[in-house]
Amino acid sequence: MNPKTRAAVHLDDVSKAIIEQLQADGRRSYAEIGKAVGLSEAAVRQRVQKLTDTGVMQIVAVTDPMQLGFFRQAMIGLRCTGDTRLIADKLAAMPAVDYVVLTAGSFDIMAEVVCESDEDLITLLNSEIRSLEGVVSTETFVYLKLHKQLYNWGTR
Amino acid sequence: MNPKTRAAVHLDDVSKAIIEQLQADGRRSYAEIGKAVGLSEAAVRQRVQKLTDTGVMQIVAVTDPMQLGFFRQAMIGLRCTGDTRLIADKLAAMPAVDYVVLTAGSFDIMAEVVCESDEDLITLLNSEIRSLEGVVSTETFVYLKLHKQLYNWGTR
DNA sequence: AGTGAAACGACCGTAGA
DNA sequence: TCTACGGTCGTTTCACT
Repeated sequence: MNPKTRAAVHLDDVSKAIIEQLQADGRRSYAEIGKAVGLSEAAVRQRVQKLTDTGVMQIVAVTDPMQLGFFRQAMIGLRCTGDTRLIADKLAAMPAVDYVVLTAGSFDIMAEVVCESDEDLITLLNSEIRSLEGVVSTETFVYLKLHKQLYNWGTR
Repeated sequence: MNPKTRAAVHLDDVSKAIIEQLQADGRRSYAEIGKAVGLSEAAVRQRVQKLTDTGVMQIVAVTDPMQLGFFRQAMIGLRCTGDTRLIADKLAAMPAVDYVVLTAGSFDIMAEVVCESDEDLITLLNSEIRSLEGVVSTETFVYLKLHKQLYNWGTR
């Protein structure tokens, strides 16, 4: 809650191993994980519960945009005036925008968008994003190939 | 397999509803999902099986870098010469790099990195990324605040 | 934090519409 | 592709360490 929460949660090797198991398959049974990491089923469940309750980990379905007909993805860099948080809020409210981050550098905001077609992307850029109050200029980086995408931490 | 696989998988409302359930909680039981979407437990199981087998959806654990002590994230834009795929491969092999995409625009590659500290980021940039053969220049966008992050599709 | 045991519920294979 | 059903295995609760 507090933005000054700067302490990393300590994870022992067993918890890391549990997370690895669930990164491979989020539906793997606690009993099976227990066998793999050398813990009873109940102990695994308690650890998973704690990890999810504290927000360290969550088990979710992730879907592939390509397979669902969203063939055009792009990263958009925005240069802005005024409060970037207000602009970021408006971007985040757009369904085609799946990722928004405030940055330091020659862009103030970077946003990833997912569209069904090039036309959709053009419309999104012109009618929605570039027309936002406070957006000075944008630069678009159309995705040619997604090379690596990880949801994985803690195992390294 | 074929890069020309451009057909979107058709999902009916029931499958979309199932995915929504699993996006909320990847461990929700098939029986419970069945109640919510009006299908038998076995039918839900079959649909989930098919969705995961075909790669439309996967159920995985995702973890929070911040909570695990990776306080510094950044997007790095790279301008390159030569085959960008070779460079992307080398970036993808780095543990600190969690996202690599080949782009069209003023950057040829964009990579997201996750570090424990500013020093780690500096080292990564200088000793690993900027020294890669074929990397002409880089631009770093340090993350100030992650505003929105979705793994969600199909529900919109 | 961990184990173990018993009751309960989920999951899986198979059969049939 | 769905439902129905029975066997098996996973999950839950609780008492205990």
